[in-house]
Amino acid sequence: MQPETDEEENSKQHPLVFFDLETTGLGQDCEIIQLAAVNGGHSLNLYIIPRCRIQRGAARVTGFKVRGQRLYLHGQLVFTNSLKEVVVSFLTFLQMLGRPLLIGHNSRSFDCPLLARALDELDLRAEFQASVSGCVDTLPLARELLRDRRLQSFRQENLVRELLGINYKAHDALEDVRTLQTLYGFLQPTQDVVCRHKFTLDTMESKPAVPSSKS
DNA sequence: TGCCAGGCCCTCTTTAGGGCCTT
Repeated sequence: MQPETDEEENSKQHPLVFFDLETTGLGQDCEIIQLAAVNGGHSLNLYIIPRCRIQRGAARVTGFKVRGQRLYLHGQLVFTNSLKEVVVSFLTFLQMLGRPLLIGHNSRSFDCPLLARALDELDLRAEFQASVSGCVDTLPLARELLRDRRLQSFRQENLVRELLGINYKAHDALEDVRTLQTLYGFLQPTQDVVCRHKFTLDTMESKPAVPSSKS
């Protein structure tokens, strides 16, 4: 069987998986606390106890706290898995859908490098690459599609409010991916636009986690 | 108490600087 050309690959309508991470902060040493993904009515929502301290700003916006090796979300104890269990579950979710396109907001700069680091730590990057057809970042996509609307902000929360008229619980990964799916449906990018914004983790540098002296 | 990062994009630009966006 001949491998597909880029043109053949790009013309395909792949299933869409929307994903989001909540983390301990914004720096390169931050760790994943929550991973959520959605495809239509199917969803995945898993939590991890981070090894490093949750930065104050991250705790404030996400509502996560670690107390006595337990993770709390807005004061409620949540069930957690190991990083490996979460990443393997995510891979299984992607594989079940048959090489979907992975979509996230500002994912090129934030979520995907973090995901790449987790995959490298578990030696699963190659398996991930074979499980998706590519990644798309809805931040530059929205900027291109909504160029004429003169929006003040392209933050996901703002786009959802301005375009869908919905105020939602931002900074909960599952809520974020559900609203991103709806937002993407509203934007209705053409296949051409999607291809222009498509990228892979191939060239994405995986920055090693720096042991935190703060924890 | 306040700050802590980094990639992308735009412009008052391109050899830079600053704002946006993610937690």
